[in-house]
Amino acid sequence: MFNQLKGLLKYITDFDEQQLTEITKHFKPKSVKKNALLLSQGQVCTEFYFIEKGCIRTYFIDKEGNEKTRYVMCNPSIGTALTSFISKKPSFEFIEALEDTELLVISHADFYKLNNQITQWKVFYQRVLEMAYSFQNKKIEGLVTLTAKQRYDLLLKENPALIQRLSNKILASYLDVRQETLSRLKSK
Amino acid sequence: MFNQLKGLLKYITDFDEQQLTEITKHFKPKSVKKNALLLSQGQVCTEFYFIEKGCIRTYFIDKEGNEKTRYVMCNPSIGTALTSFISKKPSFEFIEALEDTELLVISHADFYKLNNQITQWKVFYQRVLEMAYSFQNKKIEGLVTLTAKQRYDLLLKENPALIQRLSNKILASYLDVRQETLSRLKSK
DNA sequence: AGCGTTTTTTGATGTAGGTCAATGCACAGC
DNA sequence: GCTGTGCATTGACCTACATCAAAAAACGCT
Repeated sequence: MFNQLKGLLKYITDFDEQQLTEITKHFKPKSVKKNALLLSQGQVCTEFYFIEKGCIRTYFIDKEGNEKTRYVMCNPSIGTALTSFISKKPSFEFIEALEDTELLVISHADFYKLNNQITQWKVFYQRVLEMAYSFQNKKIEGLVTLTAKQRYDLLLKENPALIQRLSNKILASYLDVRQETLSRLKSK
Repeated sequence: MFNQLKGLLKYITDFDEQQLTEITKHFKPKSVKKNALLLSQGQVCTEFYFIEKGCIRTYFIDKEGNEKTRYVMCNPSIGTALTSFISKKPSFEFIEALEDTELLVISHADFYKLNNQITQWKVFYQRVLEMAYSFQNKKIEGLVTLTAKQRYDLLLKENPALIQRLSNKILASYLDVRQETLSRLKSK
């Protein structure tokens, strides 16, 4: 049951089998239907997710009412609304299932408990933060240097599966263009 | 000599006096003149900085030859070209002194050595990563939800000193507008 | 299968901010 | 103090993308 998760953990940091068993003990299964919210704006994010099957996103809604997708996680991967999870403050972001999704969940409390129980877990968390940082950095680079078309083409090159998997509406909000514009970009 | 640095470290993570002494031992002073580069694109970033006096920035140059400023650090603060520092890969970013600047420098090797020597250092590094992540996140939010004017007004509200301290050229590249546009925004 | 809702596409129009160009200004070097 | 080089300002024009609107297609529910 925890094999996928163990594989991903091992890929990120070299835990031994005993550590993996200890760690995965804290993960509980959870199922969510498509469009269900795992977190609403204003709630404190107290869960960290492994996506076994399916797909979730984090997004927020700006003053004009437009959805802005920050991050999409498809199986197998890990993540959460990191800003709120880190700060324990109410989240600006929503977390939403984009498909019927099977998750493994570790609570904030357990996550930080592991920080003390397993030395390597600190390293794991460092890696998670480093990856999150690098991702954001690349996103900023794209936003300030590329046109909408170039951002689309880049994603098409680097993650074509994502374009297939997401609706135009979600994809547009992820690329930070309007869906009308994305529709036009695609037909070029 | 290390008092400012110790103060900042203590503010971020609660080290005791003995730990602070042990940590600051690894920091070496360094002076740079205005406009000098601490890191060029293509070099691996192997230093982490505390700014005692002065001001530095990280920036990159896009395909059109435009400078894009990612982050500005004024005394007292800490930072580096984090992506390269983390990955040990050649940096996409430059680090440049915006004024004559006094630094305290810890090497990448010593930085990671402290990870093993002082348990609390891992927590410190986590905090640094968390802060860096949150900062990037806020930057993205600004880029995708605010107009140029709104971004300028926000900075004026949250960090007016920075606007005074930076040239229009640097400020423009930090806000991701052309300097002509910034000039017009300021006169409104 | 059929109907309402949501998503996608297409067209016409608007606009924030970029681009190009010219002028004025400030300060670093001699 | 003068001079050159880069910085700031202003104006005219342009373009990528947003906005608004309406039709067409796809999806989900009973």
